[in-house]
Amino acid sequence: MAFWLFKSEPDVWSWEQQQARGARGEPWTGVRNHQAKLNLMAMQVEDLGFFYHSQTDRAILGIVAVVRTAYPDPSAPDGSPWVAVDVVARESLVRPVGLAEIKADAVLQDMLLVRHSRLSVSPVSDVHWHHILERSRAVQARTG
DNA sequence: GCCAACGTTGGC
DNA sequence: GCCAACGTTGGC
Repeated sequence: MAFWLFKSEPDVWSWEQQQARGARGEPWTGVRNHQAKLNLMAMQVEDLGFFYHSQTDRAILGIVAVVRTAYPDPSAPDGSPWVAVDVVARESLVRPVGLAEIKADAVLQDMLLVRHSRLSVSPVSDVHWHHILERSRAVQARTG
């Protein structure tokens, strides 16, 4: 099983909306970048992904599961190369893990989220996945 | 709101 | 095939 990160502008499609879809899930449409498309095409059913809010929030809020592998993106013109997958909300993180926190963590420095900030769908290594989950379960960093 | 990074387009 | 111009994205 592989791990991924899905980036969404909260004004366009938010974690709250994704959760509200429940077990019906939602097509992940609108990807118009070839690298991100290759990532979508590599996904298998039951792969898991972080749900990340870009722009104002800049944090990982939850976990989604892939429930349908890549198929032609219904939001793209016929004959175009773009694909969608379907994802369902699995759970919210105990505590959101923010981009600033990720950037400050030596273990997470080489995440594509950090190194290639404009890539909207990216793979996440096992190490990074579990490290972020641990951070989300840990009490917020000491404030002194 | 600004700017840097990046991808795409189009002229040559 | 190169490269400048332009549009988009996303962090700050």
